[in-house]
Amino acid sequence: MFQPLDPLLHSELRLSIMSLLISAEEAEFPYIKEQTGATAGNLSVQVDKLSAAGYIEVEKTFKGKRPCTICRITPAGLKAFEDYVEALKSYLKV
Amino acid sequence: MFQPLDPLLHSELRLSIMSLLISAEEAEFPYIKEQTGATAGNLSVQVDKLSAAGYIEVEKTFKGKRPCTICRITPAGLKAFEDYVEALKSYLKV
DNA sequence: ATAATTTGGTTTATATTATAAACTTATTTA
DNA sequence: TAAATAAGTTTATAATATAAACCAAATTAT
Repeated sequence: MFQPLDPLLHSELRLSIMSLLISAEEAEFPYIKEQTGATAGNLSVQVDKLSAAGYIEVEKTFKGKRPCTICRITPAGLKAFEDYVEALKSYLKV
Repeated sequence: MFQPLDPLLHSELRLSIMSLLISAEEAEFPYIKEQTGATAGNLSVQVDKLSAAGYIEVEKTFKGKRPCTICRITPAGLKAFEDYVEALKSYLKV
């Protein structure tokens, strides 16, 4: 009847992050923060969760002298997102 | 950028309930329980929340001698559901 | 007849999750 | 060189989901 919704993606902020990364293929932490309106703390936690699940990869580098955290979606993340969208349809179709 | 997701609807079980009621216009508690696979306790709590928000109406009646709880979606609930679906699109469109 | 089971739930306790506040370290700017 | 800003992380708290425990009435079994 209803397909289960991946709890990792069924979260407003994490879904926003994934959505951004699908469009952008690469995004810096401050950019994601600005686009989502999240606090840095919340964003940091959610980025960690997505990264721990292998849905995104996080590269810690430098931009000049300042630290710079770059996020990218992984193939597993893309697949999970697509599956999530499919699952959602089982709830939305009338 | 991203439209906020009504937290009342952004819940797997509550979304299932709403989805069922949109298709059915009326459903009994045990039927919803069976269709969603939820425990009675969980379902009872979530039905209360939807009812408190005015998204569904709950009629407590009898079927023969046994109690019977009937749920129906309200116009406000239908509107909220439609808004939720609209909001979701801002995350899903690539 | 009465004990056990089932039905149809509700209440309450617990586990999980989301979120922000507080903190850290380094870098600019005043 | 002191204050402010940038870029995060860690930790504490608030909110939420979920199931376990419970209750009352009806049905079935002994």
